[in-house]
Parts: sequence; C-alpha cells; structure tokens
Amino acid sequence: MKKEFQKFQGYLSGHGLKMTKTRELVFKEIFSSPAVHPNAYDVHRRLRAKRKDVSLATIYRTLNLLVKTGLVSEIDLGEDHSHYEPERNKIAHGHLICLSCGKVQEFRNEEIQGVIDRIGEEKGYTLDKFSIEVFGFCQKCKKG
Amino acid sequence: MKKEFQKFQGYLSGHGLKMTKTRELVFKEIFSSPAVHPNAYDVHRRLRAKRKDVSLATIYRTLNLLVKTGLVSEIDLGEDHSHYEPERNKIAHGHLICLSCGKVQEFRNEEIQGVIDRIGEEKGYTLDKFSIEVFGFCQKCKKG
DNA sequence: TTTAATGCAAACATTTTGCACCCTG
DNA sequence: CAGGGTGCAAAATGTTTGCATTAAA
Repeated sequence: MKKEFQKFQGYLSGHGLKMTKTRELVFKEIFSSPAVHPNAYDVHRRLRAKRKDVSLATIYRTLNLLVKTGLVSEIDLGEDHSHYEPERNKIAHGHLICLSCGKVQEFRNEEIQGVIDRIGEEKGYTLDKFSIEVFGFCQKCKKG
Repeated sequence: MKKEFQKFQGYLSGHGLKMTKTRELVFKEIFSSPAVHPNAYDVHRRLRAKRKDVSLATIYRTLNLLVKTGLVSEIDLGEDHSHYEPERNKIAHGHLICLSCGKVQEFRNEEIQGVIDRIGEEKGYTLDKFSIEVFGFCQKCKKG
C-alpha cells in the first residue's frame, strides 16, 4: 500500500494536482481493506463514523481520480451503483455474489487469465482489464 | 426464438399477467438480433423507427419482466446504463469491449465455463449465471 | 500568492412509480 | 367487465458540475 500511495502522489505532482487530507482519507478507505469494495456512499459513511466529514461530491471526484490513475477499479456487483477496490492488476480475480443475501466473495484463478489473454490475441485486441462476476446462492442461503 | 416466446407466454398466463402487442414488440426487439444488446433507449428508438410508439416506462417495465422470467439478461458494458440480450444459458459467452470506439464483440469459451463451475463447487455456491467483460483496444483503434 | 480542492446546491442521466384511462382475457 | 397494461408526468437514484470559499504548494 505504501508503494501505491507513492504512485498516487507521483501522479498528482506530475499533473499539477495537490495531495490533500481528503484525498488521503479516501485513498486509505479503499486500500486498507481491499475485500470491502465499498460504493461511494459506503466510503462517505465509513469516514463519517470516524468523524471525518467529506462530501459525497468530493468522494466521487476522488474515486474517479483514483480510477484514472489506474490505482483503483470500478466494479459492478449487480446493483445500480458502482463499487470500488484497489486494482490488483496481474492477479486475475473475480467476484462471487450471493443472489439472496448479497454477500460478495472474491476468487482468484490463473487459468482464466490465460484463457482471456488467448481470446484477446485471437481477436486482435490489446487487452487492458477484465471483470468477472459470478452470481449464485451461498451455502448459508441454500439451507435457509 | 419460438420456444422462448412460448416460455414468455407461459410465464405470463401462469402469473395472471397478459400478453400484449407492446410486450411482443419489445420481446422481438431483443430476440431478433441477439448481438445488438441494446439499452432501453435503443429499444425505444428502434421501435419508433418502425412507427411503433412505446413509452420508455413500458419498455423498462417489460425488460424487467423479461429479466425476471430469465429469458433476458441485463449486462453492463462499462457505460452508465444497462444493456439487454437474450439469455443463452449454458453457452458461456463474454463481451470484448473497445475502450476507444466502444465496439462490443462477443466471444465464446467453454474452458471458462468449466473453471467457473469448479470455483462454485469449491466455495459451496450453487451458481446461477456469470458475466465476463473484457476491455481493451480493437485492431482498428490500435492503428489510428 | 497562485491555483487547485472542497462543500453546497443545482443539474443530469437513468430508472421507477402514481394515477387516470385503455385493453386483454 | 374485472383486473392488468399503458402513457404521462413526477419522483427517486446515483453521479456530475458551477460557483464561492478554503487550503495546498
């Protein structure tokens, strides 16, 4: 996470932008627990719980900035808003989403990365990123 | 497509709902060209071009209904609205999206289906469906 | 001290909903 | 002809933006 934060600082200074207390807070909210993948409102709520009042507008602005730097990725978990998580490029991972309780679990798989690389090659694409969302029912919900 | 339409009719009558001219039009708009994956507004525009005026509200209502029946799936192509396509369950397919021109191309791969089934088993999930979106730059855009 | 960052409220885009009227079964 | 379907306009959601003020470099 230290390396990513330095990369963020580098991006900002390289673009005439400034590092602020607020940007640091949002950055840390995303990077301190990668498996949380909060949405913008979650970040807002989590910060407020820590007595850090940051407006939703600024949270959106900062998240968009982090996405632009390539440090954060925006994911769609089947709801009507985006979620965010640190970009762990090179490590293929997807999300397993329970259609009943909404729980989101990550999975990792190297085979898929290989298959997708091959598909890109076949179709003549230079690949940038991919997302896999798998929907089903978790063990707990199957029983209930 | 005939089979799917019958399934739609069966769902409606089984739920005390009615088949209408409008529902048939929306259904056909989705099923007549599976690779179009239009959004709600596209469906509206395409119908209007055929002198069939159906309100956006009804299009949304019908698309949601078709998704509920399992006949249509809602996909996220990285824009800020949903797209729709016939559900071709059992046939794993993903979307290859060009980050420059926005072109969407489908791909099919059996290997991925196998890998995902295995992941579901490992984690104790009963899988329902999955979506794969791969982003990159198409051949044409790489040159330009 | 210059220029970017922030908060607020208004604007936007997409999708949903309440209600009066229309149509299917 | 009873109950669901539709269009319209208004509401609801999630996200972005203009502007006056604050703060980083």
